Amino acid sequence: MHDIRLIRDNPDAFDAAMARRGLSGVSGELLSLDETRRAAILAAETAQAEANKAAKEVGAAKGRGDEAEFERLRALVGEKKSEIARLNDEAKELDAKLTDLLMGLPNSMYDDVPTGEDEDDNVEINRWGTPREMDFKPLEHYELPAVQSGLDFETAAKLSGSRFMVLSGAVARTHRALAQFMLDVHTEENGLTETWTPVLVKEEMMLGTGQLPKFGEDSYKTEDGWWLVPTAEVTLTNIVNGATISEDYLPRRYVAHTQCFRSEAGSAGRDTAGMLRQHQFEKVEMVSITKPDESEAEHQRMTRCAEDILERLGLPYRTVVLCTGDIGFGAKRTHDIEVWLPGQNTYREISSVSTCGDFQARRMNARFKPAEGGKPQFIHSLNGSGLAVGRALIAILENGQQADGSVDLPEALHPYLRGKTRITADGQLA
RNA sequence: GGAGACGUGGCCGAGUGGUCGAAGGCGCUCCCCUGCUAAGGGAGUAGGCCCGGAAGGGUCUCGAGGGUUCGAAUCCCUUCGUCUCCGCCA
Repeated sequence: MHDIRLIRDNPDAFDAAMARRGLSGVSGELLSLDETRRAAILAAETAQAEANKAAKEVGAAKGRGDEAEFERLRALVGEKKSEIARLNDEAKELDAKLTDLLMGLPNSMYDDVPTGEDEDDNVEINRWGTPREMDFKPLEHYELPAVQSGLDFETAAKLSGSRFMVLSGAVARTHRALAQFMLDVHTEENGLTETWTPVLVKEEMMLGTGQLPKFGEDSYKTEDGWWLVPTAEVTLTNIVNGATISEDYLPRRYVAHTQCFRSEAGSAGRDTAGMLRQHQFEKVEMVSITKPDESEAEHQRMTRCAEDILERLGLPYRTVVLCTGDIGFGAKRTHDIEVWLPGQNTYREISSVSTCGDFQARRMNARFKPAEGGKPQFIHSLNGSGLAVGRALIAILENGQQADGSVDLPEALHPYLRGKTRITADGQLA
């Protein structure tokens, strides 16, 4: 959420920032609403002050036995009451209206975010590894002989419908091993704190991280009013919701392995084959809470944490900075890491690492108290996949595929498979 | 699910209708005194919003929301959370 006072002080800069998001002349409506809102607050508070003053004098009048004055003041306060209620409602309504408007506006982006229309305009900043030469036509993951018995979309469709999967045997085991591996690297080597969180959250939390109010269609809501998290970013970031934390508690670095749920409302027909895009999937998610002056370094650090996983798995990837047309609602800058998928002969997103500045902090009212004293300030928040587990599975399957239909698994994973190194063409760990 | 208790400032804890944004203690900051296996004295010490150039002022907040009242931390209702006992359960 944006600070209305900053908009007030510099509407041109704000409009320019929103223009990069494809929105024009936003400040006008905000500022006129803000003006009437402040006038309403002033009126309500003035009336309240008068009533408070009289109410205080009531006691004094009674004390000195001045019945006439006592009755006069009593009546005065009584009269003020409805006026105050009306003015208060007015002020509250205007305030809520302004907040609603602000909550619906995307974050401003850093100046270095490249201008562009869509993913074609993203800018590559890093590339690692060389796709393996294969002297046969690489298959997509769901076509591999090795997964035919362990990746079952028919049963999943019976149980739940399309965009669900049932994993079994070697595939399920490898999927689990991947998540364990990622968690271990992040906790033992990258200094993140392992965290286990709910996947059902209150609406307030979805507002805090920015999934709501605009993108309710993308997530699922239970009849009890809970939302199923589309990513553990929601729970991990909202750990500091409403909190004022001491500076020496920062930075906080969390990692969690959770189920994620997405309706994929806007992606009908896209990636329907295989397990690339599912309603329910697993992700190892990283979240950092930092002081404002540390979030830039943290963005680089977090990106490296995600890249590190791919390098340890020997998976070729490239890292891009999302352009203005492709970046998400809450981000000031986003790095997408795309892993090489030989079956598709292209790089596909496997991680998205975003820095949000104080955008989420304002929505959550998450602050820290500076060690040297002074007013609490908003924290900065960052989030990134480290990595999407299902997509990592796809990547190791496709990159490890052999001419005979088997799959060689990355060395880093072997300890998590009790020494097994490959999936045979008939779907057995060996 | 049933019964009961409780939710006050960074922490502990007092406070059952006005003089309470809130005693006292702890912690922290500053000052003074003293002088060395330390202690004593004093002052200060929540946040949001609004007005203001500032100084300062106003307003709201005692889990949250509503109500009663001229006036609510205190009374009533709803709700959330915590704890204890019982039940159930992975």
